[in-house]
Amino acid sequence: MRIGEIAALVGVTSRAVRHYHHVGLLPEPARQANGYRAYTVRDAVLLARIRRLTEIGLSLDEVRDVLADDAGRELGEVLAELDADLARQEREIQERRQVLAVLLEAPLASDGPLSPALAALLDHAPATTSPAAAKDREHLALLDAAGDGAGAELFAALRPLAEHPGVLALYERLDELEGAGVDDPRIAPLAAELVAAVPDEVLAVIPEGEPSATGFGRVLLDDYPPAQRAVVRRVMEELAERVRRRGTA
Amino acid sequence: MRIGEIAALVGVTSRAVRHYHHVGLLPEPARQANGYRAYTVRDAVLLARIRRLTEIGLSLDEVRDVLADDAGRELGEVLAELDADLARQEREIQERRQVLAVLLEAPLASDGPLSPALAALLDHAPATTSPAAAKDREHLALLDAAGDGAGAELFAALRPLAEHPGVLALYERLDELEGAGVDDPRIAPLAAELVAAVPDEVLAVIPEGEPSATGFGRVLLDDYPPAQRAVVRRVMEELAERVRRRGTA
DNA sequence: AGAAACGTTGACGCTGCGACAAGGTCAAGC
DNA sequence: GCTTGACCTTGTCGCAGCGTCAACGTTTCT
Repeated sequence: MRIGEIAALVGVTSRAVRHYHHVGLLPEPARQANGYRAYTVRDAVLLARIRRLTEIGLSLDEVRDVLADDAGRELGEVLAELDADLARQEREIQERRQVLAVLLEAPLASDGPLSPALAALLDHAPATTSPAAAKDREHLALLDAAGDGAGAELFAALRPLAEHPGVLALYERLDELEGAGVDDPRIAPLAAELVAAVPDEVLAVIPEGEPSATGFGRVLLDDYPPAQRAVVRRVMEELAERVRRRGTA
Repeated sequence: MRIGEIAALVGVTSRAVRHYHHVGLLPEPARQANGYRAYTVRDAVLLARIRRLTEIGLSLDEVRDVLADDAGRELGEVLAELDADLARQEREIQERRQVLAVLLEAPLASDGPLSPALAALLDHAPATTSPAAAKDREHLALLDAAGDGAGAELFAALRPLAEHPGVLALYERLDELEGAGVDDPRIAPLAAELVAAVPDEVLAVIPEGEPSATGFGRVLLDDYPPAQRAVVRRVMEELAERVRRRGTA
């Protein structure tokens, strides 16, 4: 038999057969005078075993192991392990499909999929074109994806703020500070009102520590022009102070 | 932010971030004087979107597509497609686990896993150390894995032959011909008796056509020494003749 | 005799990074 | 000032299991 024949007989490609030779799964057969590989039935039987094993889902390394010690013992071991692996994969797929089902259900925000907690929050926030509000949403989305699952409670706690009737006005006042200087007189009162608007529940989920020390706090500040940054910094500092008082109370 | 910071913030590795630059998913940010990449919050937001999308299971190409037209339309499309793909994978895994369950149930023959049909046949065949019988089993295993599912009916049809009380004696007579010449007088009668022992059901599942013309027939013959080969060839020819008569009857 | 259909070796491609190598940069401690 | 350690830089190989050229020789059909 030549390579194409044995491949067709067993039901694999010639390329696969050569690959098996290359990785040492199937011994190279003798050659004919013209250099073609000359296969015997024994090769075909071996190749067929390889095919059955790979079809079941064994890796080539595992196939090699199983063929090596031809006691049937190892095979059962490998198969059990494989089944456990498949079971794990099946669970993973099911979990991912669960996530997908939730995402397909939701109205799909334009800036990508969000966690259900954040989606619920944004769903209750008023529609607006305020740049500051947009920036805020980006920051929340960033926190959402930041990995640590700490966002969910925060988003729930922010719900009253989103529904606060005066929140839009506050955003607009922040917008007005875009080109202002750091000594603008509107900074202090706006910061104070923002702090006052933050629900008490939020304080409970803010971890203690200097906010600007964590990468996240510094990074958020860098995203604002000077006057707005001054406002946000004041708010962060004030909230941190209240968190500290919470800790000592 | 430097690369390690943005990576930690979003929850990926620095290597992954560089990879996203390399494949054009994330634009290269400006550099600091020392050559370090200087990331902004906007980069972090984008990176976070990428992370969410890849976590869901999108390939980097799909992520690129979704980010490209930032209408939410494409996203839903891709997600639906992804879900369909996952559903397909889930079915495949379940099917493979079914197969595995059957295999783990069975006693696991030493020469690898067999189809249930062949396993049943061998289970009913008598135990023997005859080389000819062993060869026969190898050939059946080869046919089993040959891809075309035509083996199952044949194995079922061979069941009476396996249980035939005289089958062992026939195998032993074939063994005795191992070193004999092609003109040995025992060839003709053995071939005749073998043909007579083949159940009629087998004829029904043999495809019409010259057996030595198909790769399989030629290959089987090559596996025998001369005298045995003569026997097997006679049997094959005789069976083919009976198949032809079946076709015209 | 030419074309089609085989065979040969060799090398790159695919996915999503991980893991080196061989450096340069920066902050802290001695 | 010097070392140490933790960062950063670019570039390359590796992974699984072959598919897919490339560039060429062989066999076979017409």
